[in-house]
Amino acid sequence: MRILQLHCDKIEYTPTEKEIKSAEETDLATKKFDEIVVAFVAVEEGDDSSVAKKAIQEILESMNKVGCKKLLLYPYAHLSSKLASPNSALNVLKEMQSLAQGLDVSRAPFGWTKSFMIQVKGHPLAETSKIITAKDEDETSEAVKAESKIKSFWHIMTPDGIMHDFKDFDFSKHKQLEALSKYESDKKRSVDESSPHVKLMKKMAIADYEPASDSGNLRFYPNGRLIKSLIENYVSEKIREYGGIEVETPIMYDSHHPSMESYFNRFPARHYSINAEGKHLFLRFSACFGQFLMANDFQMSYRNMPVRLYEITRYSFRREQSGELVGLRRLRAFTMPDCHAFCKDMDQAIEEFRKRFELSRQVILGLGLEESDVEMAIRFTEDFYKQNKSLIQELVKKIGKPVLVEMWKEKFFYFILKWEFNFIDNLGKASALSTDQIDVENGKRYNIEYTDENNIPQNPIILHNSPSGAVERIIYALLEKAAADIKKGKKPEFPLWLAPTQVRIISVKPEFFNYCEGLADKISSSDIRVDIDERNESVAKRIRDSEIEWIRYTLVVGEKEINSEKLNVRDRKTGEVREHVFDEFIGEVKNETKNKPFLPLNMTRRLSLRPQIMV
RNA sequence: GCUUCGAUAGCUCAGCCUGGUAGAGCGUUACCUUGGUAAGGUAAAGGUCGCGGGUUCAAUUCCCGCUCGAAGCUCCA
Repeated sequence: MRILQLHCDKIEYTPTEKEIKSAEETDLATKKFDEIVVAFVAVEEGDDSSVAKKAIQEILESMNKVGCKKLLLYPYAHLSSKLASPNSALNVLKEMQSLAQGLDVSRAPFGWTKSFMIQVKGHPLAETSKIITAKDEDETSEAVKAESKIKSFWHIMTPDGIMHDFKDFDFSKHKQLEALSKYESDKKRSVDESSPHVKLMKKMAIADYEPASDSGNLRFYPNGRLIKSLIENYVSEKIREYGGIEVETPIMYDSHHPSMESYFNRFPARHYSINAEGKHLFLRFSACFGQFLMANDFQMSYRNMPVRLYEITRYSFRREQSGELVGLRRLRAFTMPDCHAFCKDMDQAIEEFRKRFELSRQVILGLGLEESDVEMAIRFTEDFYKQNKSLIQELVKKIGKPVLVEMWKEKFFYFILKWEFNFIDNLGKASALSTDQIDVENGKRYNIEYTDENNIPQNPIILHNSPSGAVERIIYALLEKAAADIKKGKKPEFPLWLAPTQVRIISVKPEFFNYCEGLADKISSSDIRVDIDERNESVAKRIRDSEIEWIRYTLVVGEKEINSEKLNVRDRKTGEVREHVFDEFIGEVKNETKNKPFLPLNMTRRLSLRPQIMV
């Protein structure tokens, strides 16, 4: 809504002719007013009661200031180019009129061409203009709002199964756990240091911010896409081995769909919303909805349970607070494997829960993280703990080091048990990777049913597992580990199976290029990513570049190699230069990458033909 | 989201305090060099100093707003 507001000595207007069919009925007499505030109003698309209310409020405030009690609302279309329809505009104007109680309010007829004469006072507040828009609805979910009211009790559980009071626990040998617990966290960190992985994600041409999108929606360069694909493939493979069945579900949902509204209010995340064709859609924050709605349509018997549905969600969206976003650690759009197991009862759920705990551990280690890189937190309701103490002790024992425990007096979310593995980075920041939850609510909420042994329909217990956590976050963790190595004076590296280039060939002279091409063909036929640096640079310079790109193996090809048919292999990891016969070398690379997925080089093979993406 | 800080060439940064429209290194391009395990040489191109407004004769420089980013708070995959 746009308003031009004038404090007048006098105004008079005369309706001359109807401008639109739906013009209000009115008499054609001239109306005169003295000592009055005139508000010329253009009602715009989307203006509603809240706008009417706000507008009147603002008008009242300014009228108080100038000490005037008479108001004339004057429909004036020319203030805006995106007008509301005449019907809704008239309604809004009428609403404004009725809202302006305690004033002497008049309203000029709507839909008429009018002639008018006006005399405006000369004081500074006599002429003002206002633009009023509907304020953003507060769509924060109830769960987000309620989160701050949760009562939790914090403990540390040691591998012997003993719960220690949080305050009394000696963290001196468990600095990472301390960081996770935020207990006396070191507040004097070097302030100027920014998250090291952000620099590396750019330098290694993995990902970058995209200012033209929303914050937290990143672009992934060829290296980043390749690494993401490899991680996605690896996790998917592991989940398939465990018994997960891959599905695909939509990324947006109608927030007024009956099963959505309540779930929405039980999930503690802010969401993106999209209005299209009168529907109010929101972007998923996980695969939960999609898989629940799908399971709802399945016919299931107790014999089928557990049913395990899996999706790699590209993307899941969470509209995190802008100040929380950092590089690949915290995003608004991220890729997350999400695997739900629908179980017939608590016994089965717990059995399944154990399997997924092992799966998650295996996946984290397979991705190149170590047990010492992650700290576990486990959260549960007091009731669940009383009934399942031994399960929790068993999990902590497997981890073999103290674990952070949060106990809720009563069930707060839809789950009664949840654990995560948290990665602690160079700045002492903790981020959750793998997680699993026991959900006792959504089976009912989504009316997911299976038929039990007695032919009675039952709602399953649902487990929500992400064995790796967000894929981007895995890359973040690997980069942070690399940054830690740099700090320690060690060479940073990727696990070989994730390296964008695994082998680089450098030809000493241009004449050898054809030979190099043949060699590269041979190597890549064994599923190894190999490229060729044939740029017009010195060998030393090209070796240096290979080092800077963290390339594990560099093969220098000159007369000697061509004549001897032996490979000259520079191994960046050990720093030595070795001679290998071809098969021996291939064997070494394949051995280092065994049981891991492979994808071909995601770049032009010849360096001289490549665009340069980062320094 | 809030508080504090920042944005200058593709990248990393200097200049700004004390206003008079810019510099380096790397990278890019061209030429020379035909190389043996972490930087061969010469030259050139490349900037509406994040965007918008204000102050001023004059703004990259001072002030305000916005956008994007960083740290902290809070939170999570």
